[in-house]
Amino acid sequence: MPELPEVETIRRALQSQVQGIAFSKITLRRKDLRFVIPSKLPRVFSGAKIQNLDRRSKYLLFHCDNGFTMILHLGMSGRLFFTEAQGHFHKHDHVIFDLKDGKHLRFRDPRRFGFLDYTQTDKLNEHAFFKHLGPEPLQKHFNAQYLYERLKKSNAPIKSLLMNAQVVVGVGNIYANEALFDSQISPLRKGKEIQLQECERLVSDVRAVLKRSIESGGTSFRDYVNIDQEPGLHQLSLRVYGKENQNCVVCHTKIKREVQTGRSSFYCPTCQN
DNA sequence: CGGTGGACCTGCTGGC
DNA sequence: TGCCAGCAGGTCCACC
Repeated sequence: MPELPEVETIRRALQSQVQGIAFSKITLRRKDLRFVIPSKLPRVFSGAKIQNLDRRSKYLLFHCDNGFTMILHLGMSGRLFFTEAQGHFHKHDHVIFDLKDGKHLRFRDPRRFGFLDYTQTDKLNEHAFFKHLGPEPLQKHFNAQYLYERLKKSNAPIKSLLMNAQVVVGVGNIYANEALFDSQISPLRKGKEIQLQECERLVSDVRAVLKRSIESGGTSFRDYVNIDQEPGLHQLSLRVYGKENQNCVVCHTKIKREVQTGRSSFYCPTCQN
C-alpha cells in the first residue's frame, strides 16, 4: 500500500495525536505477520511515553522515553486508525495500542506483509532493517552525482533501481513510474545508460512527485487511507500509473503496461526514451 | 558480487 | 450467480 508520501502523511497526522502520550497497554491479537512480533514488545513499551514519531524509508518509528524505538511497517495493506473503545475487532486487527489519554490505536493488515519490531534507539542504524538503506529522497545526499555513481555500473533497469531501497528509499511502484514519465526516461533502460544530466532531471522529478503527493495527502489507488480513514488525492494527478491503454497526457500515444521484475511498469513509448 | 524470480498473504475485480 | 485467473502503494532470500 504505502510509499513514502503515504507513510509521511500518516506520520504527520499521528504525531500530533501521540507525541508526549504514553502507551498504557499493547495487545497482540496476532503475532505472525511478515515477521513474528517479539512477545516482549508489549512489556517493553507499556508505560513508555512517545517522545517523537519519526519516519525512515517506509518505516514508522516511535521513539520512546525508555530508550527504545518501536518500528512499524505497513507492508502492502496495513492501516493505522483510532477507535473509541475496544470490541468489534475486525479479523485483521492484529495489534491494539491503548494510550494513557484513553485513545485506542489499531493496526489492521489483511495481507500481513506489515510488521512490528523494536530496538534500542541508539542502535537503530545497526538494525538489520536500516543498515543497508540508501538516502532519503528528500534530503541532500540524494543528488544527481550520487545517483549517477550508483547507477553507472548497473545492468538492472532504471525502474528497478529507483525502487531499490539501497539506492534510494521510499520510492515504490507508483512514484517510480510517475517520476520516470516526468523525466521522459524509459523504465526499460539500464542504470548504466543513464547520463548525469538525466540523473539531474530524475532526482528533481522524484523529489517533486513525492512532495506533491505529500501535499495531496498521498495516493489512494486502491485502498490507502490516512489516519482518519480518508483517501488521499494524489491519484487525481497520476499521469501513467494504472493508465494502460489510455492516451498520454502529453502526446496522446497509448500508455503501455509491461511487467518488470514482477511489477507493472506504465510508460509512454513516445515520450519516454 | 549483481540481478532475477519466487515467496510471503488476503481480497477484490473482471471475464467467462 | 459462481468460479478462477490475475492483480495489488513491499521486501527478503535463494539461486544463477
